[in-house]
Amino acid sequence: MTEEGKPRGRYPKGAERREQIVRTATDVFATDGFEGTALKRVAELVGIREATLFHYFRGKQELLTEVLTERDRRSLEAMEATEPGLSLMVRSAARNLTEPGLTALYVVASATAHDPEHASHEYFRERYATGVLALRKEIEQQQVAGEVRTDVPPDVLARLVVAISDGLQLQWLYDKNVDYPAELSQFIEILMRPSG
Amino acid sequence: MTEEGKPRGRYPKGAERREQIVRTATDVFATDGFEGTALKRVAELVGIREATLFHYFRGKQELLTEVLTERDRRSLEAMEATEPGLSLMVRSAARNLTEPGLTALYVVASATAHDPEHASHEYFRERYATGVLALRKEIEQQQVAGEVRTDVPPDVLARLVVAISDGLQLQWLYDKNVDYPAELSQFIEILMRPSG
DNA sequence: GTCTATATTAAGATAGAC
DNA sequence: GTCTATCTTAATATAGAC
Repeated sequence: MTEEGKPRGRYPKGAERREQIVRTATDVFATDGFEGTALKRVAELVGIREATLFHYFRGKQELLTEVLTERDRRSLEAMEATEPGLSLMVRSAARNLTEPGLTALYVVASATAHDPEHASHEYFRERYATGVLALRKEIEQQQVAGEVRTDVPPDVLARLVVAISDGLQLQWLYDKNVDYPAELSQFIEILMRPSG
Repeated sequence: MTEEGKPRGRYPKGAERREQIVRTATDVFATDGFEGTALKRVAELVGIREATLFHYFRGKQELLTEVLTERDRRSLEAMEATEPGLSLMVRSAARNLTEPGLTALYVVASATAHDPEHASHEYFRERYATGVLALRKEIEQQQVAGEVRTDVPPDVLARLVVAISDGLQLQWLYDKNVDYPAELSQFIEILMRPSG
């Protein structure tokens, strides 16, 4: 029907704008929360109009997903890529305590995005699926090596580790005295050890 | 300006209205979610004006808190009051699977209410504090009786149980194949047992 | 240098909070 | 009813492909 030109992809300028918006949004979301953030303010801080921001992101939730994805990417980058997943979780926990705003953002988003209609639903579903799978494989190896108890299936242990991390994060939001990285570590180091 | 009558407490009719509103709101929240619920619809189903509803509850969040509180109360009633807290958590988990709407409502509320300004904040802060304390005492006794491992402090074990419950609930929302009561039970029955 | 996708904006519709 | 925030539309300016 209509003449469709070939897409050329993003111009360098546009790619940089995107990053700029995500970086700024990360700070504002972390400070003011999701609800508390007006995209107009984000646009102003970037130095563009609101409509320009909407050219890059279809909506607030899509921008949020981008913010969370970028955070994941940079977290993995900052830590050794070869580091085992279990110790990485403890280190991520420690890092989370230094970013209370972003941690709260993550907790709220992971809960609200349970609705399949939510823009971030796929992001979290996929994140849990791959995260648990990776941990399961690592735990399986450690079970074979005799470093982890074998009376609980590896996939159950993997889900428990993830559950404890999420659950303790939530408790920490209500009581900052909860030592969330230390208690997660205790589960991994003591409770997962073989009995003998 | 306005004539102020002396407070006479609630009339029986008012008390019933309140219960009626909470019961109806529970169903609508469970079906349509918090955001998706229009208080106007709740009022219509009860057969009152929206303004009348606002006479009983200052806002949507206050009504939500009431819904969650009532659910807690009835859960405790339905189960044996003398039942130990740990097995009660497993039974509550099983019950949650039969009420996915309310469970999702709880998960989202517990996350969003981390903000001290949120109307339900006090409810959840208190709920976690007393819940963990009660579990800690029970676990302490079981440690003395040699039924629970003693190489992890009782308060840490208590927080872990609560964290696992919350965390698995969240994973279950994303993947209904997760057997959340069974895995919670495995933690309590196997991982908390003494090594010998 | 022309062509057209991409970047940007002004103006406004819509919906919700107060 | 007023205000504010999200999102749309339509139109212009700019940048890269050929």
